[in-house]
Amino acid sequence: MGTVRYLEIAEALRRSILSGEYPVGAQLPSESDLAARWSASRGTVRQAVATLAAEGLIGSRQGARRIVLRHERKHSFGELNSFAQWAEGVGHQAASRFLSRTRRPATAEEADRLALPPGTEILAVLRLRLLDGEPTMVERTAYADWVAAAVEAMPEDCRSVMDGLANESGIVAHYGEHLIDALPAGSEDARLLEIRRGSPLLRQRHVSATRTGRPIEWSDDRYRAGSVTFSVNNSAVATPLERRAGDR
Amino acid sequence: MGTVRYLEIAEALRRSILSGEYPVGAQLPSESDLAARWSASRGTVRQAVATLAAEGLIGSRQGARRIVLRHERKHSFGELNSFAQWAEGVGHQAASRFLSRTRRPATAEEADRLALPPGTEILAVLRLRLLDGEPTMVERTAYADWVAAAVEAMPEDCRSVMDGLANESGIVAHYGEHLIDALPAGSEDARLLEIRRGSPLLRQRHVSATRTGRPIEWSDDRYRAGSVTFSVNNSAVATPLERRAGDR
DNA sequence: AAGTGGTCTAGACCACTCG
DNA sequence: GAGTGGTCTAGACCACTTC
Repeated sequence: MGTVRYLEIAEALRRSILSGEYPVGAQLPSESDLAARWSASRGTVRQAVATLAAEGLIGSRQGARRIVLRHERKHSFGELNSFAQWAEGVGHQAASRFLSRTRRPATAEEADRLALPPGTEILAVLRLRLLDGEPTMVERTAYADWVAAAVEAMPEDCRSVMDGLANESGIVAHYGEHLIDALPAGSEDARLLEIRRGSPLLRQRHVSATRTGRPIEWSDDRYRAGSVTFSVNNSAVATPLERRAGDR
Repeated sequence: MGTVRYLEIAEALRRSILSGEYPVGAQLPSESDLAARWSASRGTVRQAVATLAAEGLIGSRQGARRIVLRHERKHSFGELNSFAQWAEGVGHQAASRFLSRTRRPATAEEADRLALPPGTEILAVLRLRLLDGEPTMVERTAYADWVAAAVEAMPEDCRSVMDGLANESGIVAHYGEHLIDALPAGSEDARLLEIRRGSPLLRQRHVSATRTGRPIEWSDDRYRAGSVTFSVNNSAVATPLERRAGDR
């Protein structure tokens, strides 16, 4: 198989943790134990446990055994960048309607966020997202000129633009930046979401970029209060080695 | 000096990137270049660049040079867990008032979040936070029984409980989990923040835990809409969110 | 004092990108 | 095909925890 040793070890450890073999607070075997058990070098074992540490599953202190911190799985990268992927991940049914798709010159902020020359023509999309049939989110996205045609070609009821771009054009989001705040619903928001003007909305503005850092889209997503909660985990544990995602 | 080689290299690279020597999109020197330049092994160089990748500053693909993705610094761990540290980091003046500190049995949710037996006595704190003199956030925190005494001992105008715990008792937060959503202001919220009932609030609920995973506090923080924006970076290469803190 | 994780070295082979 | 990053090995020394 095209196995990568340290991912294999990490996956086995992850399963052991999730299965309850190592409950929260339990100590993991030492690095040398694991190395011997897997006939791997200590470096490879360290890369495996670093993967789990980066996921927030385990913690460590110099001189003491590694400890299980939690059991839950973290959201994958895709789930933060794609409404459809997120909805699937939490077991809900996502639907969406394009309300408008028009080309127009970028505003100053859009040009800035998309790293385009001011006034470049972008594709502006207004979209209503439904969760289990309920109007849940209004999405206003500016797609960079170089992906506009691909997005325009997508069907009316397209589930996930980002999935479509990946499959049709090989354009994969690799990096995201998100700004999260709250604001009162404007009149268009209120009409589409079937709520009163001034009702609380949770807003997530985000830019997605390719692995070379080229911005793909800049989006302003507004969720009805109570429909969605963002979850973020952070840790002061150094994340010594990076981890690969199962992207694409 | 007590320098750690890979952090030294990472810091130098970070400065080079931030200073503009490597603009966004530029290629970094190869690993062997860096290893030679620093008289370090390739492994050490890889640890250094992995640190920057985890911060979202640089990206990589097998076979090609590493590339600069962005320039901004991310929020440190402390800044996401401590209002005071965050305010300082963005150059604002934070103040706070304890409105009440009372001991009472934990609710079911509090006991669950704090991993305490149901009904354990916790310290419930109601606090108003000011940013540059403006009422900005209402904080309702449940401190675990084993830190309650230390928190009660803090002065009325204490700037940062987490800083205080670290300095006085050696209790350091090491891991955080955050739930972010929006909701309308209740009557107490409205009165304290000097806004109308039903106005949008940005809510951040979070639990902070020690490095062994022992929960310290469970908090419900409500920000006036418009006063605060949360920023999250994620990448398919590095861990979603996170960097090392300059934590003691 | 023994055990454990944190750091570092000096090699090696492979998969991938790029000119 | 040369260069580059991804993975892996087999050692080493140190700082820290634990007993």
